[in-house]
Amino acid sequence: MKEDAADYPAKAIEILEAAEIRIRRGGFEAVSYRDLAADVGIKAASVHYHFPQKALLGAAVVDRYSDKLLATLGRVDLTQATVEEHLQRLCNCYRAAVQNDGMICLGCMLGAESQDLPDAVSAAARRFFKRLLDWIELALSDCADAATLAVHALGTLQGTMILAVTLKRPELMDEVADHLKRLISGSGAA
Amino acid sequence: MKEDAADYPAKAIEILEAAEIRIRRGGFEAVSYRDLAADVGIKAASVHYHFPQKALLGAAVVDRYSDKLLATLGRVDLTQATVEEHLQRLCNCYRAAVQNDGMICLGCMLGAESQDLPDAVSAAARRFFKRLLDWIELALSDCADAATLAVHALGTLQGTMILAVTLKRPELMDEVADHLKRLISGSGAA
DNA sequence: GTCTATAATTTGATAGAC
DNA sequence: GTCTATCAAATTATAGAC
Repeated sequence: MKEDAADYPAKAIEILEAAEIRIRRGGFEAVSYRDLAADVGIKAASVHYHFPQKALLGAAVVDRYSDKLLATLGRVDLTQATVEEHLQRLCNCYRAAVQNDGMICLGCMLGAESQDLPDAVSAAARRFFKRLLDWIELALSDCADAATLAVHALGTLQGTMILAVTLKRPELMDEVADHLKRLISGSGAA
Repeated sequence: MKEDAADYPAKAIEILEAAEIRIRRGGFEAVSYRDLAADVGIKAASVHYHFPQKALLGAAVVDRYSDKLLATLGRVDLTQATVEEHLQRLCNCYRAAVQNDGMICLGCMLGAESQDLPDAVSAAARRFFKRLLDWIELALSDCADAATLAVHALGTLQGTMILAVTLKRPELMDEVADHLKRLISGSGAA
């Protein structure tokens, strides 16, 4: 019954969630053990008990985020839902992040910084994008040129998140998502 | 003859260019005065002579980058070039950055981090996006829904840069740019 | 598990000589 | 303009008591 996802004690999960939020707001370098400790009500040295090194903490945050997002998206099943409905799920995740929480995607942030990150963290970011692109490509498998279309769709959502947050115009997510869906629909889907 | 762009002494320009590269690689927090000093062959205290505060240095880097990019794009003149040709100029800039230098756009990086940046820097990032979106919207002014299309186009390029750099697949820039141009052409351009 | 205490390093920034 | 010297603060990380 157990998945391959690591199961952490409650306090470690609090730390992972605090770290996720802080990374998504300011990037990996902007997160400190002291801040995380304050977030979860312990001292910095105690955070090191749960995650001895920052690079390992970062990688754990990404893997947990991957699992959560893929679980929210669900399994791709084109006999149960259309291409458009699958894509809508993805748009909904990112729209909610921007509009409710003012946050961009964790992978987007770490991808931007990836050239300067510890190897364990940039490798986790790469894994995240690969898993997500696989999901999108499968969801678009009825479309012509599904692989490129998947990159286009994910790139558009990631880049638009940055614009929406920077310009403080969360409605951009909806406008571009609508545009994107029209593109997909007109692009060879049965 | 003078533009409103500040003109800096030669060493200050060296610093600005070193800072631009470092920010684009690792983000604003990843840049230190000591590193910049080493880049340009002076000491950290001397960098403070040119740019007393890091936030002001950051804003200056962004404004200089804005001016450079807009100058490269040139004035929009739809009597001299088509919509597609104008858009191609923009794609070329970003493709070159990713494929030759392995770097994403400065605005993309700072936009991602914008929630945690000093106000002067996040404001500069916002200015950058507004100027660039104005240029794109003007270039697309013959298209239906030019404003949304401009956000879509810029978002797609920015997000794809992140994917291309993180996945170490620079060719993604070309593939998605082609896709994007087809979208624009089919989207109501005269 | 959490704490105090501390080490070793790095950071942004200033003062003042040259 | 650049330097040396220095500062105060913050950072990741460890040792050891409880």
